[in-house]
Amino acid sequence: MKPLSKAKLKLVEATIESLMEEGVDGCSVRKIAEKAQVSTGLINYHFGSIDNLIAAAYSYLAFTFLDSAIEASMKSEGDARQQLSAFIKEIFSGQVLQRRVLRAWVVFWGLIDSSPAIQSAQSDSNSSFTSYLEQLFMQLQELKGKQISPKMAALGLTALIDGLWLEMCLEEGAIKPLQCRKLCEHWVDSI
Amino acid sequence: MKPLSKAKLKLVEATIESLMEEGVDGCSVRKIAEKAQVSTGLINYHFGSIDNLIAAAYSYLAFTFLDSAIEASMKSEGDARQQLSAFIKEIFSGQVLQRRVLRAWVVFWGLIDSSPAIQSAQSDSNSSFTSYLEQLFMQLQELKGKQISPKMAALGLTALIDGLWLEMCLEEGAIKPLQCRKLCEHWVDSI
DNA sequence: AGGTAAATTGAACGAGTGTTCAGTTTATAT
DNA sequence: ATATAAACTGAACACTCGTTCAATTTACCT
Repeated sequence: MKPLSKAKLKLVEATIESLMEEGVDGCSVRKIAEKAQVSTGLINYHFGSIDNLIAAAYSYLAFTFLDSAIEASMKSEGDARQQLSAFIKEIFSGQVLQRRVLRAWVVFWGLIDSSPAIQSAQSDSNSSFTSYLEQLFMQLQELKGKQISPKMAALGLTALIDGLWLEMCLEEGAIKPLQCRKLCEHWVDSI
Repeated sequence: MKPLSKAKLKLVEATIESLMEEGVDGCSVRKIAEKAQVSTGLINYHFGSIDNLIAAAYSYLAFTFLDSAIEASMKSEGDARQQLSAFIKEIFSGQVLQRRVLRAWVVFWGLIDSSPAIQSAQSDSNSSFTSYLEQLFMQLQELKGKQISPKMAALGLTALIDGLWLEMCLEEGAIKPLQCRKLCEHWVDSI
């Protein structure tokens, strides 16, 4: 993730806000420029097109969330099992668990066919997520013996996290963060 | 799900095709009308607005997929465990596992804030899905004893299925259908 | 201070959007 | 066959979109 210039960062942050508030409707040079308090021409100047701006916003956001979860996990200083718990706890801590975040993600997914940059960003962030979990599962299985490979365990947990997040964002009240954590902990304990 | 008239069904099917092919870009009266081989005015005539047409398309599609999975499950004639396996097998059978299906779903999710009809359709189909699974988990737990409630087990499996489907659609080759089935079977066996 | 490059503005442009609606065609009932 | 209702057409409309670009402003270097 290379650092963004101040001007670019301003546009990226405005984009994230616009997408989180209005989803697809927020995907508009006029709305983004207004939020950034700049003129619409700057989007093309700095990013070449609105699609590239959105891809940049995606990369920035995805890695921001992942970094904070990994950081929480590493801070726990316990063994792999405790690090997994800390990771899960951070993921379901409330920042991500809002429909506003899903709104932005829906835009990103909608552009995945037409934007190689978004497809790349998705691949990169997803594999970082899964690789980190796989590493923790490997350490876990050194202690416990094997039922499922660390890679599959990581893929399963990633999917479970994504699915639960989707469930929570699509339907408020369907399931609570604590329940999500319990289900994820159950997954980890079942390996 | 009330039956659609022939004319409405034609538009609904054209909508599904348009959204599956082009995602958000296929969300266009002109493109849908062309696929249905009718004039654009018919969308407003029959459905009042394009949003209502899309909501109708969503209901139709969601219940079509769910019905086929439930049907396969019921056909298996085995006990609850076997029915769960048949359900999982049908879900990961290939019909749903295409990016084209995700493309349509991304449009539906994108409209969830602004279309009460889509929010309802999502709630209804999701709770039908989860309720059916919950019922199977209840029968399963009569035989096996309880670790996690049937409702939570169903929610977890629903989330796992959704997450795996998302993974497969977003990134071809990341995970195979057979692996998805294994992970789901692992979930079921871990309850 | 002066010159140049970079950043920025905002209006114009062509393209596309969903909705509206008068006119036409088709279906239905008698 | 006739009358009426329903279904359908397709053009027009007002609006929004992202991109382009000449002009202006700001930043940077000497």
